[in-house]
Amino acid sequence: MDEIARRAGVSKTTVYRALSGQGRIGEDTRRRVLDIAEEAGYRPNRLARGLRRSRTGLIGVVVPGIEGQFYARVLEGIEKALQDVDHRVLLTVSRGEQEYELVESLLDMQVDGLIVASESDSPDFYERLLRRRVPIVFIDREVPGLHADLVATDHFAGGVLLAEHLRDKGYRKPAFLSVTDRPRPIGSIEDRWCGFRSVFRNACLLHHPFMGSVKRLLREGGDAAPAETFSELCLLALRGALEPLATFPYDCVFAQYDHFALAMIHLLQAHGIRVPQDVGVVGFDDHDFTEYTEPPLTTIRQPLREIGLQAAQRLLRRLEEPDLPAAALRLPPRLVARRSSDPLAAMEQP
Amino acid sequence: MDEIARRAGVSKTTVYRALSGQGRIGEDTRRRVLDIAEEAGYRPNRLARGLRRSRTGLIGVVVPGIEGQFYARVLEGIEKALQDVDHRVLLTVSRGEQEYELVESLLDMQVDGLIVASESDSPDFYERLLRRRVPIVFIDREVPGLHADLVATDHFAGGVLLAEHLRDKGYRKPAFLSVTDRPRPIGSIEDRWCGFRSVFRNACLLHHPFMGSVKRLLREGGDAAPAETFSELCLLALRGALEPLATFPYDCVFAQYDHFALAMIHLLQAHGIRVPQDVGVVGFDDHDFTEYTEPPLTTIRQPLREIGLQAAQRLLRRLEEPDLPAAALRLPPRLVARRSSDPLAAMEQP
DNA sequence: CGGTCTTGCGTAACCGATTCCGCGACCCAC
DNA sequence: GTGGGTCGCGGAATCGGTTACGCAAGACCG
Repeated sequence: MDEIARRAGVSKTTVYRALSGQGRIGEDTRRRVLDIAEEAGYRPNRLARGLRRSRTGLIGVVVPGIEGQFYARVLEGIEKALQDVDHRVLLTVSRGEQEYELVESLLDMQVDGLIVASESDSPDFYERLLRRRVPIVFIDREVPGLHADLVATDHFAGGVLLAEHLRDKGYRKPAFLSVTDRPRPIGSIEDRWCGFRSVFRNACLLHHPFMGSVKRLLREGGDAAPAETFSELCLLALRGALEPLATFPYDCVFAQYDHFALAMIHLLQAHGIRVPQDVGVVGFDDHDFTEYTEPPLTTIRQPLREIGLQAAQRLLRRLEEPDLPAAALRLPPRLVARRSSDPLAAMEQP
Repeated sequence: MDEIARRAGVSKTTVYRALSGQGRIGEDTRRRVLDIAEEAGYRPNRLARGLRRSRTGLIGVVVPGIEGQFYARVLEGIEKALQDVDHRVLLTVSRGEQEYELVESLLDMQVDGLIVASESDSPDFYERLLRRRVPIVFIDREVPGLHADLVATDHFAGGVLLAEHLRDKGYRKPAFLSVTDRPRPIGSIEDRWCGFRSVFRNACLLHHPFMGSVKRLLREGGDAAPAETFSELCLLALRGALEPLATFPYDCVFAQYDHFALAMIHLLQAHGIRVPQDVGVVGFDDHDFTEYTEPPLTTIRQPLREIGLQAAQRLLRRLEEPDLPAAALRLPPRLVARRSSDPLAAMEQP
């Protein structure tokens, strides 16, 4: 900038005025400076600007992992919304430990705000976060008793949708397969459970903490693991928890993730139990390829990209008006009905 | 920092010496300053540091999209490797247009280096990029004639693996289904084709530009699209290009992405052609759930996370030694053999 | 024609960490 | 005892935009 100023024979301030379009400046001076800047290939240093203005245009994003399609899609939405207003995403993937340290490192970089999808359930984490008074929007996971912005799927509605669907298809003895490794289900699963139960009063909760082992194996394994994908790991975990299956006492299962739903189907079929004729199975997420599985999987499609978009927009809004009251935005999910829960269709099509 | 200095009754320089551990400083002064800083909850401003040092610890990443699992996994690897050395990922998703503008915006933020997976095939883009003399590592896509670091799967080897596999399974009339929307296949697909042909001299290249329409639909659609997933779009595109199929003159097909492989299977089956008995189908990528499809899909697993890790490490190394000669790192893929290319196994298991 | 306002521009401080230079005190050795 | 070296520390410049303040010249008004 000094360079430009010298070449144009004016002061740095004047250069700034020309570049920013702010302040009073003579038309011919402005044009001359602009020409010289253009020719010199001048580009403003965003660090310096951020330092002075204490607005960087950086948004910190914390997600638990982007290998599954879930957060990847949300992230895509976030990035899109931010790119449209010339903001950038500073991405961190929290891998279990030291989540708060990650957040600190983002704040050190002077991010304007945070979008957080945390798997942490330490209240301490959230309290420290909010004490920082940084504009922040949570996604997906609702933290009970936390007064903060949230954008998520309406999981309750999802539970209702699936329950009604299963009921309409004639199922009567539903099981709700919760797979968390927490002492107590996380908010979203809890919501699904409530929605599910509001339709099926007799729903039974199968609660096994095997998600933990999957995640551990996943962390240790990665690409290097001998032939083990996430799907295979889910299968392994399920088998360990549910065997023997000879007497499966339910006629339908709501697995919380498509991965587990497919593992469940596999397991049932291996025991000669037909899906969907004997037992219907539904999942949640609508991953790629669930329409190509055998049988194709009934599931819930979450408005993932939309969650990202809304979260970003909410955050941007909060940057303008810091005193906006906190709000929770619950986006409606959609039922994707396929054969895994349709005994009639399965009869026709062998 | 001034604050700390005042409280400790020393100069800012001394505070810096205590905090950074550099320079000469008395043991007791050091301890005192550290205590005060701790108590005040002092955290260094990374912007200011970056401004002064012209090293920010930021790495710019440009990917064409993270909704598919491909770049998401690579990204996860990148983030992991960088997090380990306290660097951060500045993420941008290029959506067709103005890729170079995105890169410029990253440079404005003073990133230390770039990791780029570009879909662009304008040589101009790459030239401008290299003229900037920023440390840069390309991933996945090889740009012919470009002298720069590259980390990618060994696509040639992948082509060989699949060809040998198909040959061993008894197939003799192979088709190579290229789906690009380019006038000429991109480097990676080209490599696979060469590898494939080095085994199957009589392989036939089916080249249709329908990937373009899929991407366009995808961009327009997003979550909002009426019931259309990426998979469904692929199916649509394929159908348009290959119908009528009554006389499919090949006995096996190498589709370039799992999505298209499954769409192909669907299409074949809809015409009464059995997979794998009449026609074998193999894909590339090993997405989640390809083991649950009917039939389970034979495919190639790319070392995605490893690509990310290696790319990040390569970049970090180049930051230390800017004059390192450019190199291409090709990571070996792995064959995942399943039923979609195994007529014998299919005989046994109806 | 004096006073007030507007225009166009420059000076200097500032954001917060880093770094160059150098000074006084002290130690050691020749 | 004096020259050379080390130790512990401070002053001030610097990175590159941004902003508060002010000044001189001309416009405009009564």
